Amino acid sequence: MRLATWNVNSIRARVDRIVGFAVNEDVDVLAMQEIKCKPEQFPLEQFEAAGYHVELHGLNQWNGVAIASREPLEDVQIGFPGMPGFLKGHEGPDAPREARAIAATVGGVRVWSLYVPNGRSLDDPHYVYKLHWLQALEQYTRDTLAADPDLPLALTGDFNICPTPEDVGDPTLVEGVTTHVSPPERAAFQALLDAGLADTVRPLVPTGFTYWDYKQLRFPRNEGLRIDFILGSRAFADAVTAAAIHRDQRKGEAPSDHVPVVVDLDIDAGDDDDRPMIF
DNA sequence: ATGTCAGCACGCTGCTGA
Repeated sequence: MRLATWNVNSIRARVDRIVGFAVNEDVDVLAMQEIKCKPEQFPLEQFEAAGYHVELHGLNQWNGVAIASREPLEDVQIGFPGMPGFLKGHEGPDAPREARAIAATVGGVRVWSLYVPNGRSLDDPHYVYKLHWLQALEQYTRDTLAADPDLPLALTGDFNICPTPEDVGDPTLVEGVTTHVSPPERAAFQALLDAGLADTVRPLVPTGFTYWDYKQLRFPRNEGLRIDFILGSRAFADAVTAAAIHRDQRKGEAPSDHVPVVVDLDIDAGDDDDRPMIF
């Protein structure tokens, strides 16, 4: 099974590029973030014509997450237990929850498409919201793996955190001054790993960014960030055989500011082309 | 140069969010 995650920054603005990538790269499951549309606005037909089922969660022009899959998507879940909401500076479990998390099971793998809140600035209510959101995600992960330690669980998406200094190529991001690199954010990311997840891409692709700001010639200067991840439980991580960051998807006409991150899994997703039959 | 995008309100421009 080939699994990819991609913050597409509007599905409607670049659906041809996205479906084309999925087909050309033989992607079985594509988790998307920032689809920026409601369900009735999602270009379903183009995915279906290419052989994909789609499950999505979109409330308005902001955020929005989706999962496309060649095999049917089972046990679809919108948001995770404890996920905080946010509205006009009011944050908490009683505030409306934004469209930032969707999960489905494909080929026995529990896949989450996650769009972690940006945080905006260290003194903004969105920053506290981001940390609470990550804390709830950690708790969900701990509870889920405590109930089923052998579950192949993948948390994929845009985490809006640079876990290490090597993940920061944009000089405007400075520890103590901006989000994405602050010790509490990095601690929140580490807490996800401590909850039983591993970065499944870094061991196979040790360097490289997944995002470059549209402004300031960030891409030509290669002043990017690594903020998009595929985190996997032990059962998931053990099945990963290859990984890639598709830097070329930042090039050309109307790119997203993020590029796809891909892993190959030695788990049967219904394909019959790479698994010997033993009788 | 706060230097680019996307979507929305409506709208031919200005706002919000990233």
